[in-house]
Amino acid sequence: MQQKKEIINKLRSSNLRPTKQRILIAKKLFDRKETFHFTAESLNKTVNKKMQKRISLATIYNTVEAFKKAGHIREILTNTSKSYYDTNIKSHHHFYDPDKKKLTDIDYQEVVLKKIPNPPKGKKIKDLEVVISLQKK
Amino acid sequence: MQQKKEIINKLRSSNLRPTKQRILIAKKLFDRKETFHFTAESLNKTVNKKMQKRISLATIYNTVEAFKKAGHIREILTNTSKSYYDTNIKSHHHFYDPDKKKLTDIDYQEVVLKKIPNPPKGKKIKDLEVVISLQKK
DNA sequence: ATTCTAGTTTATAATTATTCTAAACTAGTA
DNA sequence: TACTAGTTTAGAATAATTATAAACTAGAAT
Ligand SMILES: [Mn+2]
Ligand SMILES: [Mn+2]
Ligand SMILES: [Zn+2]
Ligand SMILES: [Zn+2]
Repeated sequence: MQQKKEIINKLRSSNLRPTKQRILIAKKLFDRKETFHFTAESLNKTVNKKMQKRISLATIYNTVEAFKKAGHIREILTNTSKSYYDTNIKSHHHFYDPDKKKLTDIDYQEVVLKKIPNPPKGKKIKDLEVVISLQKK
Repeated sequence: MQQKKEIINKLRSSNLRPTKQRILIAKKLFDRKETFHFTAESLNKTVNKKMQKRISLATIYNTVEAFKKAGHIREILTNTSKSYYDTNIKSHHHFYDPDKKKLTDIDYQEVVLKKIPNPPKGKKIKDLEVVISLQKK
């Protein structure tokens, strides 16, 4: 949960001008109790639901990309054609339900990794994601 | 490594008619020592390299989908816009190098999972994938 | 061998998600 | 108030994939 001032600070600290559009999008993303998962399409709907002035889809994409680069959201692996994002930027993992097309969080400590192979020379690990796909029982 | 008869049997046992195209594609995929990762695009190139008669891209896509449904290949999670497939169908995990756009196998036993949350009611686990993204050191 | 037909291949069009373009707009500073 | 770099926007372009429907063929039946 974040108030307008905090949101503006968050934008400023990432070298993003606090425009009307970014503030509105940031509110929808960050001014709430629980983190959640979204796509560009779902965010576009959320943001433009019964709004007098709409935000263009290009701006939705631009802003999602900017927030991702700034580390305010992260992209989640799925096998779907569209990109999924997460307002939970703490390291954690996911169930993916292909029927509902929904991600669910799994706490980081639920997954323990034994030794993993060394990354190739000159490379280090940026990120480790576990995705558990579900199916009907 | 599989010979032509084995390949035909593999196709037949999956209710796939052993057509010229499927046999040729199956040879490229399965008649080799090591498993490998590919995309529709890379497979299309491989299959149609200096070939007198080409196989259409539609058939590449159709066949990849058919082989996936039959369980002869599996799709791997990545954050790229194109789908990646694996001729290694044993349970295992991956490094992903976004610079080279290359997947590398990690043996299944390199990753150990502590208790994981129960899947939602009516759902069971279809698959668990670990993807480790790399970056320049 | 010839005929038949369901399954398959193919060229091409359509779709979908995303990115690009470049003109209009605006936040923030001078 | 004027300026400008950054931002937004509508719409075009791109890229991967899927759909369409006509031509072809594997394999069974005759
Ligand atoms: Mn994805
Ligand atoms: Mn993918
Ligand atoms: Zn999450
Ligand atoms: Zn693999």
